[in-house]
Amino acid sequence: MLRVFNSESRRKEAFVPIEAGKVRMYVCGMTVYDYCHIGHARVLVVFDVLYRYLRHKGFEVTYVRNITDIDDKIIRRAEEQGVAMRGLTDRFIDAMHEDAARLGVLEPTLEPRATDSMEAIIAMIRELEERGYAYRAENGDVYYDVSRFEGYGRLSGKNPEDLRAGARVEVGEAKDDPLDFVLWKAAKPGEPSWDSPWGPGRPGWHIECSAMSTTTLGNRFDIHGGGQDLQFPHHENEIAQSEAATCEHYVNYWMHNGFVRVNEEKMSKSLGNFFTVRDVLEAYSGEEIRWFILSSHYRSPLNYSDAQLDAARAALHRLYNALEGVEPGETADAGFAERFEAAMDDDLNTPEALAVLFECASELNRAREQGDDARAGELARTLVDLGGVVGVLQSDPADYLRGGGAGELDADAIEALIEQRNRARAERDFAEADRIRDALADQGVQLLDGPEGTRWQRT
RNA sequence: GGCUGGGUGGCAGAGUGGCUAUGCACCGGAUUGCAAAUCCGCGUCACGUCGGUUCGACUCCGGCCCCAGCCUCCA
Repeated sequence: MLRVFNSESRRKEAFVPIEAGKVRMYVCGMTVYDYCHIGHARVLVVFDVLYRYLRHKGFEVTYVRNITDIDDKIIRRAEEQGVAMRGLTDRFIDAMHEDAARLGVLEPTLEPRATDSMEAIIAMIRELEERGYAYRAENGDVYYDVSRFEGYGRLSGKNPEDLRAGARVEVGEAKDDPLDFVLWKAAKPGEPSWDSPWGPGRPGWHIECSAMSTTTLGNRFDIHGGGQDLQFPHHENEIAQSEAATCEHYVNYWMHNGFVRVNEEKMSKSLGNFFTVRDVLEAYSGEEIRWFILSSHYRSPLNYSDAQLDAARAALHRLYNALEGVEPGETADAGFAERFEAAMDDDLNTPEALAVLFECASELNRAREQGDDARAGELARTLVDLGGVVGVLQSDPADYLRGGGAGELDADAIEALIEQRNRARAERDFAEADRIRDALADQGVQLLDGPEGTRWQRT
């Protein structure tokens, strides 16, 4: 039985889908005006793992991950670069898809774009207006009337009165209440806009998620996810909008992943301390980044550092080394699989699940030492299958260990040097043999002498 | 100021009212020409701090200290 931590109740709850055997989940994706950084990678990977695990457990999952492609920052960025907004967002959507693919993230079932959902957005605002939850301000904007919604703050544990007390009021805002938020923004000259009953304009930040989730998954669905920073106000506002518009309970389980930190500080655009996925991919593989992300629990902070990425690299090296040269058998080991699932069932405890993989690899190595091929094959099967549940260890071990290294020595050159070295070894010219080995090591090639000859891998 | 979450061995990082987390690093041994990889062994106060509950607490309760986050755009 899967248990998940529901941010709304702040406790782990047994996961029971609305419709038996089926799961409907929505995750807030990117606002596409720049490249994804490692914080975005964490959302992509964490919910990809949830998606994979739910499917592994036999659920039929409808996974919706939206794209926000209309927003003030996008408009500003397009202006700065002197390009059309759609061109800018298309470009960063492509880049996001490339990054996701390299991180081994499966494509969601649906990936709606806000600008393609304008009808639904306008329809929902009209519904709110009809029900008396929206009002038009003097400046032409349409706002949501928070005071009308009972239970505002229940997701984030905030009290509306406290929020009002500490609220900052921006110049030029025409709200009745500082907690009110914009549903529809009247267009200023030159801005991208859509026609609406309130004149040309664009949707506010939160309404697109309410509209897209409802139109794709229905008024009520199982899981809604996103980064912790979306809990308030974004998700709180989504609840207010959706429940006011549909009169139904919106989401059963809210899941939020923790932040990526750099030197004990949140990685974020505004602090400028972020590393983009593509920059990190210059030095580390997508699988290494994925392992790094999974090596801590999804709700805990994740400290970004080269040492952590190096540790991920070492971990994958160890596991692929265990798998290399072993033909996975037909059946898996039930004991490891059970422990792995118990860990995952416990609110996706990936560090614990990865520990099971390590133990499986140790036992696999022991079986190999003892020449027990059947047992080794069974354990290799286990490792590959369980790895697949979290999206790792799916490469051919030999390719993984010897691949990459573009522009460096190719395999033929390496093997020629190994032959040269082995001739020297046969003549007991160890000085020459070690010279060749050291030269290869300088090129990132490590030699492994065994009874059956010399193997090599890249480090 | 209000509200969250957290402080575990050299590092990373799970977890439990009494029993080995796991990985890396270190040290010793096996293996090796020497290495590497692998195996075996190795942390007897590792659990922020001060009290309390208990036969027994790192694990429960309370105070304190410290860290991060939200309350403003942010995954």
